Amino acid sequence: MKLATWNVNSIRQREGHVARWLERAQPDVLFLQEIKCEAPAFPAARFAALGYTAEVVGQKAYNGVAVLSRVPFAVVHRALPGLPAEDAQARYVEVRALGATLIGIYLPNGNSGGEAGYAYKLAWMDLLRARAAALLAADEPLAILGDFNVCPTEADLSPGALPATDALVRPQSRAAFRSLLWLGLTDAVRALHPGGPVWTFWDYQGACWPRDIGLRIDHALLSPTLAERLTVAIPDRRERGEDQPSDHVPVLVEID
DNA sequence: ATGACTGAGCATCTCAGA
Repeated sequence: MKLATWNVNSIRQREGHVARWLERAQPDVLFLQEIKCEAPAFPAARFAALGYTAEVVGQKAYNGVAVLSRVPFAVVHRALPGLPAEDAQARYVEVRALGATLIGIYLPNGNSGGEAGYAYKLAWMDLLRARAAALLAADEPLAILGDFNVCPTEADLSPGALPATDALVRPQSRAAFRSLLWLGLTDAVRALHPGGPVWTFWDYQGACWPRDIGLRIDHALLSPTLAERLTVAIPDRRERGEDQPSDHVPVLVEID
């Protein structure tokens, strides 16, 4: 099975990039983040023509996630279980496909809205941990893919790319990420690339791409039975060099 | 000294991203 995640920074700006990448990479399931539109504006027909069915959890202007699948799937949740019903931020989609539960997330950045904004990030991560724990307790094969907005360790950002106070690297963010790993989940990219930089994001500012100043914040976490069959886990750097790119690249995972 | 991101929206600035 081939699974992927990509923060596209507006699907309307990146429709052609995604269509081209689907044809080249041929994932079974692709999770998208920051689509930045509501469902009616999502270019579903373009992807349907390539054999992909879309489920869109949209929101005007900000956030927004979707899943594109060329295999049959059932939608299980369109919001993170445990969040209050009045929370309208579109950041979560959970489906069942290929004999597993597959979750796509756009985890809150946590740098806006002051300490309340950061507390929201941590609360969201704790609910994600609870959801993953429940699925693992039921022996459900599980993959969580998306933009986690966390650099798990100091090896996951270029030196000096972010201040120590940034929400992506604060100790509590990293502790919450580790608590996901402690459930028994495997960080797929790190498992296959234990040393050195494996960036998934390069800021538009400051010539970060030509200088290769990046972050690793887009991740795929796998439950044990999926992790033991992992063969490929790699960000596709080529996409960052295309015209009008997203600031994130797709991350592709293959499981035998 | 020079030049310094991108996208959306009740838009020509503000917010958010990371």
